[in-house]
Amino acid sequence: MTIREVAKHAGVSVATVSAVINDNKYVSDELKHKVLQAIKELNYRPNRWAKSLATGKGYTIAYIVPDITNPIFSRITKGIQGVANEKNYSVILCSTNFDSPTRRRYVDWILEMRVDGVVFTGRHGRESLTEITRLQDAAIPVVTALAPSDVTDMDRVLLDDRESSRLAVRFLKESQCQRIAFVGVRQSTTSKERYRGYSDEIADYCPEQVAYGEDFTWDDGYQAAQQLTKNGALFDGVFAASDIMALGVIACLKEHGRDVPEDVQIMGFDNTYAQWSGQGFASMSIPAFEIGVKAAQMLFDRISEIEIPGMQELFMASLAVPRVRPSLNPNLNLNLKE
Amino acid sequence: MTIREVAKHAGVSVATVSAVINDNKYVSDELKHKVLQAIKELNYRPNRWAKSLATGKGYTIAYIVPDITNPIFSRITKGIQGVANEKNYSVILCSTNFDSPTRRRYVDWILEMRVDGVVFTGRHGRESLTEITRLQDAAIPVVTALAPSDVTDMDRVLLDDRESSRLAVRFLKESQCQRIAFVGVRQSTTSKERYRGYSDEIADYCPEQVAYGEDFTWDDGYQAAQQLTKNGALFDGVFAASDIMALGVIACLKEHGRDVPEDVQIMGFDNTYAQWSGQGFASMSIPAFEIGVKAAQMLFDRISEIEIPGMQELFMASLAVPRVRPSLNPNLNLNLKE
DNA sequence: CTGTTAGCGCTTTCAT
DNA sequence: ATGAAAGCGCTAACAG
Repeated sequence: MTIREVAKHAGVSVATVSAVINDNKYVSDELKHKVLQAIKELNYRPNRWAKSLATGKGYTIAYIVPDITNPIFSRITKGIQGVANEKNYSVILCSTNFDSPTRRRYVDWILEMRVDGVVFTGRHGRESLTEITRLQDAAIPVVTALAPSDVTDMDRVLLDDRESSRLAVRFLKESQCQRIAFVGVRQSTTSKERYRGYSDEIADYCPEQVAYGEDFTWDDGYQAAQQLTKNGALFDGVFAASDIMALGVIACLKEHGRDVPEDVQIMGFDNTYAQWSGQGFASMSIPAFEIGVKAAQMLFDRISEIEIPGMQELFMASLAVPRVRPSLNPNLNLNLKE
Repeated sequence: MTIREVAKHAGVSVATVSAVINDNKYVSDELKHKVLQAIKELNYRPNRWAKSLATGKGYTIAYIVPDITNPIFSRITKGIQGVANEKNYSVILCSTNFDSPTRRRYVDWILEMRVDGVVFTGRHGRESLTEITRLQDAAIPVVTALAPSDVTDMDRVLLDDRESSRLAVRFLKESQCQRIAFVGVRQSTTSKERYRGYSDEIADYCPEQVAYGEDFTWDDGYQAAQQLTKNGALFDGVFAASDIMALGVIACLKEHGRDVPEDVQIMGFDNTYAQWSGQGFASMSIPAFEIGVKAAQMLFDRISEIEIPGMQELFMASLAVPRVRPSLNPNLNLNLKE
C-alpha cells in the first residue's frame, strides 16, 4: 500500500496526499476529504523508512543502559519514554548487561539507524567514554544520566550522592545513633561518593567504621556486616550504600542477636526495598523517573537547536522513612509514587 | 557519507561496494580490499533507512508491555533483547502504562515502522485483542507472553499459574500448615488462576479462606489480611498472589501479634521480594527471562517462515525457599540467577 | 491550489 | 567479475 495507490484511488496526485498526511500545505476541503476517505478505505499507513529517507529525520532516540532489570534504570527508562512519546519519538532500548562488545554493537546500530540522540547510563570509565565519543563524532547528541564522569563539557544529569548521603547520615544522627558505620562497595564511584557524604557528616561526631563488599548485593552486605562485627566494632547505626546490601546487613546482625531497629538502626539507599521489606529501615529515594524525564528533555533541547555546551542537572535523593502502618501515616510513601 | 562517495573514493562502482558490504557476491580480493579501505578512511556507515526501504526488511521487533518497571516484565524484556540482538534485530520498547490510547499510538507506530514482529504482554481483554488484531491484519506476527486469553489460535507463551499455585500450596501443607488461607486480587485473571490452584490443592484438606484486594499492592495485601483476621479466620498458613501482597499480609499479622513464620507461614508469588526481604517466606519464582527468550524465539520462527498456527508454550514457576544463611545453603537461590 | 518530478541511499537485475 | 540503471515509498521544489 503506497502513497501512489492512495492518490490513484482518491483521484488526486501524490503531492496532495502527502500534503494532507502531513497537514503542511493548503488543500481544499473537498480533496482533503477524498484523500482521507481513500486512506481509510485502503487502510493506508505511510512508510516510515521512506519518510525518514526523504526527510532525514528518524524520530527515534536510544537509551543505552547497563541493565534494564535494575529498578532504578527501568524507572529512568519510563521517564525517557514519556517525554519521547509526547514528541512522537520512539525509543530503542539498549540493555548492555555491562558487556563492552554488546555496548559497542549497539553503538554501531545507533550510528546506522541515524538515531537522533542518545541517553546514556553506565559506569563511567574509558570504555564508555570511547563509545560516547564515537557517537559525538557522528554528531549525535548524547546526554548521560547517572553516569558520573570527569568529562565536564558533557550534557548530563546526575545524582548528588555525596550530599544525599549526608542527609541519610544526618537522619541517623537525629535518630539518636551514637556510632554510625558505613557499608559500601570497594570499586564503585557511586559508593565512593556516598562514603564521602558519610565521612563529611560523621567527621566530628564519631569515629569512622567502614566495611566493603565487591558489589551491590545481599551477600556483600552480609559479609561486610560480618566483618564489622568480627572487628568488634561498636555501632548502633549503619548506613549502607544500597537497600539490598542493607538487607544483607540486617540479616547478619540479626544472626548475631542484634535487633533492628531496636539495637541498631539501618539506613539504605535506593528505596527499592526499604519501604516494603517490613524491616523498618529508612532509605534514600532516588528520583529516577524525574531523572529520565530531565535527561530526555535535555536531549531534545540539544536535538532541536541549542549550542550551549555542557548542560548539567543535579538531583538529590530524598528521605523515605519506613512506613509503620499504612492507615496511620498515609503520606509517608510519597516518594514511591511515580 | 553515502555509498556513492565510497565507490568514488575506492574507484569502483556502487554495486561493488554494496557487494562487499553485504558479502553476497564474489568480489576480487583486490577490489574488496580497496573498498574496505575506503570505508575505513571515510568512516562510512550504511544508512539503515535506505537499506530497509530497498530491501523491505527492517530488522526490528517491538515489545508491548504495560509497565517496564515491573521486575517480571523487565526480565522478560531482557530475554527478548538477548535473542533479538543475536539475530541482529533491535527491539523497540513500548511501555504503555496500562493506558489504552498510549497502546494504540504504539501500534500505529509499529505499523508505520513496518516492524517485523511484536511480543505482547498485558492484561487480556477486549482492548488488547483489538490492537493485536490490527497488527495481525497488517500481517505482522504477534506472540503474547504472559497474556492469558481465550483466543486459542494465537502464538503465546504463558505461565501455568494454576499448577504452579498447587506446588505453592503443597509446600505449605508439607510445612505442617493445617489451615491455609488465600489472599488475591479480585478482578485479576492471574489471581483467579492462582486461586484455582489453591482451591484444587486445598479441596479435601481444609476449608477455604480467602480475602481479596483490588490490586497487587502492599496495601491491598495488608487489608486483605485485616479482613481475614477480622472474620476470626483460623489459619496457620497464607498463600498470597504476589510477594508484595505477602509483605502487606505479614505486616498486618505482626501487628496482630502473630509471628512469621512461627505462628503462620507465608507463601508469595513472583519471588521479587521473598528471597531478600528477610521475612523468611517462600515464593514461586517466575522464569521471566526464559519466557522472554521463548517468546522471541517463537516470534522469529514465525517471522522467518512457518505456518504452524497457534504455537504455545507453558512454563511453570519454581519453588524458592527463603535463604537462611548465605554461607549455609549457597544453592538455595538458584532461581534468582539470570 | 494541485500536479510533475527529481531525488533521499541502497539493492539488485541485467548487461558487459 | 564488475558496472549502469531502475526502483523502494516518500517529500519538496517548481510549474502550472
